[in-house]
Amino acid sequence: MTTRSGHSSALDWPDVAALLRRRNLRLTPQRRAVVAALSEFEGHVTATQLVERCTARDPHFVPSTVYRTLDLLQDLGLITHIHDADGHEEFQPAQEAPHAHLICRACGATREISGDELGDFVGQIHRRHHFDVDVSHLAIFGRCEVCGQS
Amino acid sequence: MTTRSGHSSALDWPDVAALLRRRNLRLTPQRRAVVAALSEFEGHVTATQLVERCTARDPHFVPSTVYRTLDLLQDLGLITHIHDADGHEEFQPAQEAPHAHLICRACGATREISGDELGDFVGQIHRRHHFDVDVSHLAIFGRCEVCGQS
DNA sequence: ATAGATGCAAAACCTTTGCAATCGC
DNA sequence: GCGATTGCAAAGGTTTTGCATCTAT
Repeated sequence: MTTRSGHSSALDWPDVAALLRRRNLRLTPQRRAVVAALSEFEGHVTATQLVERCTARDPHFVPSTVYRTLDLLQDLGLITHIHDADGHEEFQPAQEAPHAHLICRACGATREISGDELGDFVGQIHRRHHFDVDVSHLAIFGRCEVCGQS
Repeated sequence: MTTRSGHSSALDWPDVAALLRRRNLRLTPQRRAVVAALSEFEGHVTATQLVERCTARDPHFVPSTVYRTLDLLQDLGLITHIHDADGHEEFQPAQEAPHAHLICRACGATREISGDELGDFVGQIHRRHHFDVDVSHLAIFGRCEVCGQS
């Protein structure tokens, strides 16, 4: 559940290479670029954001490569995705501690809350509905403190 | 919070006409058709589903009319939408009792849970994060009873 | 009559796909 | 060298938009 190396928030670099090799897949400059961009945003990134950043750095970079790489990284279990307020995919490193998101409908601000905080909630849903909540994919919409009054 | 007329699940027909009139907007056959389709599906409908049904009945019906009508109905506060597992919008009558959705990642089954059940959860989030949870838009992903074991 | 709605067609947007050329292993 | 991967270009699907025409009121 925890990463072996020191830093935890970004993608674990060595693991990517290892997992690729194990599957006879290749570590190309483009894949490096996507992983790099992914860890720069450190948190929740849109495919579009990744495309922008990658093409900004290398004009030859094409969107399809980003999408294919994201699919691959998901297959490898290195990233996951949730859907933001507009229904667009947001990607994030999979090895982050489980957490959910509070998303303000008014200003769009997002805030993380730890999975632990949701323990009671998860337990209750399981007890009453026999349903295992996937906390990492929980997007909770509403109004934040700032926008609450207006 | 409750509807005045008897049946509760479908869109409240008279209200639509009243709200439209109040804004000097018009009750066209197309809008009737969208509302009708909306209440037939009774629950969560995709824009695409509505487009299909409406065009099936009237070949002249165009998608843009459905989208424009859905926007309008949301403005009027008659419907709301959430995002399904694929990030696509699903519309539903707004006057339904507040409820959230349990969505199984494995089989796609959705199940409603009443807003009341989430009272503690909502309260806790509010207390700790000063965030007002919009229960009706809460999509809870995970694994249902059936798929949980596999 | 007149403001509001529709139909149509085009565009915008994001994502996927087929295929030849390329490049990591 | 072989097979995976890329770039390109085209297609896909959904949603939006402008505008002339039409219609509910």
